[in-house]
Amino acid sequence: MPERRTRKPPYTIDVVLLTPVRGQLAVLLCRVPEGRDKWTLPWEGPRTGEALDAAAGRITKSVLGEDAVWREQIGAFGDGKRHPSDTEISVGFVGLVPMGTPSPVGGVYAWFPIADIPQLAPRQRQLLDSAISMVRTRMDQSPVAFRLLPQMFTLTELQQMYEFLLARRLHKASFRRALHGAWLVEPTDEWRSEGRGRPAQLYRYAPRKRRPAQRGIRLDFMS
Amino acid sequence: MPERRTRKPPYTIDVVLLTPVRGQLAVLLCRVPEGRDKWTLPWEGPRTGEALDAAAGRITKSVLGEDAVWREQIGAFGDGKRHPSDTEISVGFVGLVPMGTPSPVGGVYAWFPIADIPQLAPRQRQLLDSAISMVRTRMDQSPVAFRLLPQMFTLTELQQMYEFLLARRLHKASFRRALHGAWLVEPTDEWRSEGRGRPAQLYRYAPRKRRPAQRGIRLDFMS
DNA sequence: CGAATTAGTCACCAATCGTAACTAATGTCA
DNA sequence: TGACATTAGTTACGATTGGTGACTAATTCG
Repeated sequence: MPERRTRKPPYTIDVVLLTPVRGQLAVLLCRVPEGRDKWTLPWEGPRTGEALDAAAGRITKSVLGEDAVWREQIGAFGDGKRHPSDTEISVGFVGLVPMGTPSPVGGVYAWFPIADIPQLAPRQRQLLDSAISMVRTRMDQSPVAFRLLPQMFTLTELQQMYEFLLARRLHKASFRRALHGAWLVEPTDEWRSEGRGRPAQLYRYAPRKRRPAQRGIRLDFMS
Repeated sequence: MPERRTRKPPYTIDVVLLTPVRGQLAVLLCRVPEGRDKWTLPWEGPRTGEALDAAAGRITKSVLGEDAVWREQIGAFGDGKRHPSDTEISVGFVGLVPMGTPSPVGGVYAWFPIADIPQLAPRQRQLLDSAISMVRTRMDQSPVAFRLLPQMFTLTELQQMYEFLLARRLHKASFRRALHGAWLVEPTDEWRSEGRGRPAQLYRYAPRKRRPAQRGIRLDFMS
């Protein structure tokens, strides 16, 4: 996106990349070349014949060197709100990046905690808000939290990741019951001693069966 | 969409309009002028300065004379699949239309039951599938079913609408318990006698309080 | 009248949830 | 070494919610 094209693209692809940084969700922003404290989400125009999802992956790789571990389209945003490009619409994507991923050097990119975002173009601000709420709602339908952890992890680490992403405290016993009920994890025979206290067993992500479709208003189907 | 533009638009807005027809969900399609049995979703290019959602409303009105009673964006579709236009992407919308809405005369438009859809361009086929699954998943988060009924309705009618949209049978007692628990409806003092059997009380849609956020894996929050 | 039909409720049991209290295994420090 | 703090993991139990059949209620039809 710092690279400017000679012709205005028909639309842009904007990517919201999120990662945990010091106990907070953080988003990757890029310094706008013109203007001193102006920031933007990573974005680019499409290439011909390229799928939308592939374009989002390409942009992520060009910015971080690696693709995100999970990605989903948020939707198309337009509605007359301003954007760094002059295009009428942008297609937004959210991506999650494992914790500890370094932001590229050069002072052009930086991670901003979501509680402390600098001013963005209105369309991008709207896009970012949708991205965060999409991650939260996808949390229990899609194994998002696992993607941010190493292959093996303790259940306490997993719970902390859930708490982190949901921004809510969870009950230990209930969390484990729900987890085992969903058949998402499998214990290994390794244990990790983390300073003081009893060592924790390590688990790996190993989904066993489809978990039942989630219900909102809780309608009861016939048998 | 039958009207052709002189210049190719940067993208299209495609609208999936759904309504109940004879016990089935049906989608509105438009006959392609060229080609004898080719059909397409209603679509058009954007107008400058027009919000995406407004454009979807405009297209709906231009096709049916009325706007949909509920509408939501599905997302942007591209991924190299073919589309009646030559554009690289389309922004899809789903809309629900009250039952009994006549399809416009002229033989250009027709309602097709979703079990029996003629061949569509691949991108539109994908869009239609997403539209149907979006309606189903939004059912219990958003009061969709009420929009397809008259202002006053019996609980049996409401249950049938849910069963219809979800394509599943529901249990009467549980349905009513869930409904009352969600504080979505309010009884009126009118009754309707529908031939044989006890008359049914009429209800109206009157949401009282926010129903709690739906949970999928059922994590238990701390108090 | 009684049978059929549709509306609406109740009651019971099973499953799940929310929570506190418990056991277990380690490190720390007197 | 032994008491204690600390973290992991389990158990148990009352409360709530869910699934279901059977019940009562009000009407039409013959």
